[in-house]
Amino acid sequence: MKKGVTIKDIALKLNMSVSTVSKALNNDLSISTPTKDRVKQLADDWNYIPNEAARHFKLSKTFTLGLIIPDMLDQFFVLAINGAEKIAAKEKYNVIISQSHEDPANEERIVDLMKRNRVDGLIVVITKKTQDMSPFLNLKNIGIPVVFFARPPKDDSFDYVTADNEGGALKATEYLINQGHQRIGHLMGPECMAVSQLRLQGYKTALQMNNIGFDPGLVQAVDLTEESTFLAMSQFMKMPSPPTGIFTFKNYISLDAIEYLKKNFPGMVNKIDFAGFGNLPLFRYLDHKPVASIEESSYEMGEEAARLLFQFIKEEDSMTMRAVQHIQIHCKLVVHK
Amino acid sequence: MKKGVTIKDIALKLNMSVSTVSKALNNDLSISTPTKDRVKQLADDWNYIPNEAARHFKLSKTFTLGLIIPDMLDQFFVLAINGAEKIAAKEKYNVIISQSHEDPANEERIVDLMKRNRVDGLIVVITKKTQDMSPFLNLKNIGIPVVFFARPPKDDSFDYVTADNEGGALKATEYLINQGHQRIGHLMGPECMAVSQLRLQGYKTALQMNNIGFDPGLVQAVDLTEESTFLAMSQFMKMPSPPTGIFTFKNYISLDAIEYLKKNFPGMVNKIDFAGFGNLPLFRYLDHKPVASIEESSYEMGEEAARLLFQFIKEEDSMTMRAVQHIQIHCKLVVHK
DNA sequence: CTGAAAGCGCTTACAG
DNA sequence: CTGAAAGCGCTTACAG
Repeated sequence: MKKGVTIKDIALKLNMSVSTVSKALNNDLSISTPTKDRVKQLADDWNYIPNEAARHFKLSKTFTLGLIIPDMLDQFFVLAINGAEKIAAKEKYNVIISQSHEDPANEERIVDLMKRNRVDGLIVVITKKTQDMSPFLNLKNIGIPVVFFARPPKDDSFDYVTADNEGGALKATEYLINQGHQRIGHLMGPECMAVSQLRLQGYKTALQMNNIGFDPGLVQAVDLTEESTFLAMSQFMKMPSPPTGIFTFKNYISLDAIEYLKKNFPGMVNKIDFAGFGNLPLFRYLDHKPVASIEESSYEMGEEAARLLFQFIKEEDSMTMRAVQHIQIHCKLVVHK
Repeated sequence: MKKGVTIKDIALKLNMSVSTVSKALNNDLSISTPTKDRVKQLADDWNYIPNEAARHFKLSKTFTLGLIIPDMLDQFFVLAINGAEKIAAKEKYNVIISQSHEDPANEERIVDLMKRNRVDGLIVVITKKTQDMSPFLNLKNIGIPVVFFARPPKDDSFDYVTADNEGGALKATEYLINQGHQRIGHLMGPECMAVSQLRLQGYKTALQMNNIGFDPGLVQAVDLTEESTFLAMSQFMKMPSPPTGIFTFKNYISLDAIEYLKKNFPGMVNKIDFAGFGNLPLFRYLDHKPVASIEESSYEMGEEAARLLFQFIKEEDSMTMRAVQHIQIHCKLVVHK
């Protein structure tokens, strides 16, 4: 039995055709109950394991979703994965996850791999550096729908699910204003990312709505590494009048910024308030954390992205044309402590 | 081209046989260079994407490793995944990851799924509750090698890679002793886990070697949830003479224990020292953390597990018998601050 | 160097 | 209700 028992073995033993066995195992209505029972009994006894590779091949469907994310050490993405998996499980779909590690070359390689493996659909968080969308372009042609997630591509012809970036940024900034801060800095994300621009815009709008002048010196772009955040913070701290409140693109940046203060301006740690995107599980262990987070509801976003993808997968079958969808998830402010 | 171009389409266009095209694409030595060039050129022009499902089916090999881990929010496992992926990539293998969420029922379902999908090998971290190893038993029979990881099963007939649990526990406990602690508690892992027993043993040995009597009241088992850690800590704090140093099964437990102190005995936070397994990336953000960690080198352990698995996969092909392997990874002590 | 043929394990119209 | 047959896209001995 090393070779694995097949449908044919069962058919032979029971003096049936393979078609009958196949149908019996798949609960086809045309098969009589006694036959079904006999087949299932033997399949059980012989420990029959269906060969999914054969099934996928035959059906040209893999019942598998591909997920491409930058990094699994970022809890935001893990929560999103869990959300997507939940929806996939409901539809009896598998999920395969791959990490791009923020490298567009990896990303391209992974997309190719997913294509070769004929996933039925793809959920993608592009890398922070992804500019060229061509790897994703021909996916539609070969019938693999893609939903982008969290980081919308610049090109609006793709479907995506994203947070209400501008609204969230506005809320976070306003919270800092309401806490009495007048000089509010912004550690913005990589300038090439669309999300960065949106969050910057929300920040500006908040200032404007509260009659605070915009000071370009109070905006520093970082690339999400610790070094670049340290550098940006050192620029702020060199100013004659450094910010007392800082809105960050992402709270991992807030954490790095706080580390910077701990090391270089320990007296300022409790003097500067941070607020940014992302309410992370690890916060509960921290003594020094952002005063507020924009809850991105990544689990729900993951669910939403998967739901949208399944909608496309199903439409794919029926070959109808459809409009591009951009879903925005509402963000709420969470105050810490 | 919606249907996807196949080898047959290419053969037709070039007036060749499918065998020739297949061999050309696979760089078979018997094919002439001009033929190879023509085939590859057209494959490129037509954007040919090999159907891996068909290949896997034909070759009865999926070039895929299955990884089953309890939870991706635990950075220990993520690092291990990354290590395993690195080795897999070298061998041109894919990795599919699934989370059991510490539920043996999920685990069984996932193993079944992996079997149906005919992964070439499996790396598994069993759940903390897994007692019944039967889901893993027939994997060998159907030719799917398994390597267990981090949490060795009780049954020694399985292959596994694990940390030097006893040695690590000894080191951590001795560090606390050398810091001057005489009353050293142990927050041990679930009693049903083999690792818990090994670490408990290391703790006992350290006490003995340093002539400190063993007090059963200083050992509390937790199930890795916050609640159970809080409960265990409250037991300790009720003692007439609570421990001043605590060796924990896992540093996530230390973090929960420190949270407990912050909430209920803020004066004790700096009075009680913790040391435990696991040096985690998130530590860098913490003000209150364990004084020392046992570095489990999870990335390297992941690599090692994958290496071992590939060894088995290759032997599988040659059908030779082999001895069970238990690999122990040396642990080093990392002092914080 | 190239090609004809068999076959991997399954599903699904179609016929009976 | 059951079965014979075709075929999903590929690879690989084998023959020439």
